[in-house]
Amino acid sequence: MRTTLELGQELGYAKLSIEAIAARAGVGKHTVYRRWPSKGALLLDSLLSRSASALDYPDSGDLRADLRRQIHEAVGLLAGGPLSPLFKSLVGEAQHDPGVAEALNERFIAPQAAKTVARLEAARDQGQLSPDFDLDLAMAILSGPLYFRLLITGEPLTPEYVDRVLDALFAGMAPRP
Amino acid sequence: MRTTLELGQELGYAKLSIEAIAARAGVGKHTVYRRWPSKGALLLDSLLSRSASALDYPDSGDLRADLRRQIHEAVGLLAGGPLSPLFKSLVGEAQHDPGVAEALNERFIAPQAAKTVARLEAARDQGQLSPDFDLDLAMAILSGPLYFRLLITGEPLTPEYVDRVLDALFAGMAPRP
DNA sequence: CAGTAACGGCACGGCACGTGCCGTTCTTGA
DNA sequence: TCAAGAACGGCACGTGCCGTGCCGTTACTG
Repeated sequence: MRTTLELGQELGYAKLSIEAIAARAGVGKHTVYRRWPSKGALLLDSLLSRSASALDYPDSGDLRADLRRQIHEAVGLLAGGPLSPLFKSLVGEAQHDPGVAEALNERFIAPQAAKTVARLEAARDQGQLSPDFDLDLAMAILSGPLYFRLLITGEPLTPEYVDRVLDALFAGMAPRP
Repeated sequence: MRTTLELGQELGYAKLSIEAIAARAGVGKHTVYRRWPSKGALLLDSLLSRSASALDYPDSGDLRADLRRQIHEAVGLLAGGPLSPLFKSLVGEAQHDPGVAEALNERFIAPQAAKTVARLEAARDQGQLSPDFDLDLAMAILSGPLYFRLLITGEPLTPEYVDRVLDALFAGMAPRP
């Protein structure tokens, strides 16, 4: 997995081959194929091994600050750092490999979304949000524009932009008097 | 281009090869490579040739109805119909092919976004929206969750969901008294 | 300590890539 | 009207990676 990330950063996902990974890692191809069914699955595991710990939500009592902090961290890791192109390519691979799509969803997207919703839920129970607000939709409105920038328009995903989306979201989320 | 869409629907993008397209079209490979630098570029042209006309905005005076109508149509074409998997794969390909990414942006995403913003602008000038509302951000909040569903979570992109996003957006967009 | 599973290394057939070279057909401009 | 040249369909080639066999060796397990 370490070699996968190294070679992936050097060559880009398109030119990355299992053959080359195995060769550089000093490993037979069988040993790779025994564990991972595809290049995408291998990359998913490799990326998760680097980012799993960094994506937990804090709960300081201040919802907005917590969202900001967590999203800034996630964006810095997956949209700013050297792993960003590989992460983008992984999402790309998921578009035509159903196995990768399911694994990516199950092991990264869904848990991350669930954490966000859980944090929103906690805030709602504390009266920081309108009781009738659709939390799933709020999560999508928060995540959607960020992935839209990252994957579609390619515009830079800056902390400032994250804040703009947060502002817009909270403009409609505040508890009603 | 017709053969590309046909074969693409039959085989899926991953198994689609320029070799097979040329063979079925009764055409030399040179003839394909002379026009398109890559499989992705060919698919982009092929898809645009089928969908370019269908994605214009109406202006009936009612912003919300116009947005609904246009987005429902776009979603039906790109997320519901038989071309949906190919469109998703094209966005996927853009993640590791900068040429495809740029062309996709320039020839589809950006014009479409510009149309949405222009329609919002017209509505704002008519007093249907708060004058200080950030129209680019509104466009992203509208598009983002839809692409998020389509490309990331894979949940079905239904007209009902489109309406939910529209509802949420308009809750924060209405002109202030 | 014996049996076995996993290993690194190598070779193989298969496929699509992108690019040459053929001889033919179509277009264009004098 | 016709000649020059561009574009064409067809074919073949070398290349790279795929995924899978088969070696003999090493490492674990009971």
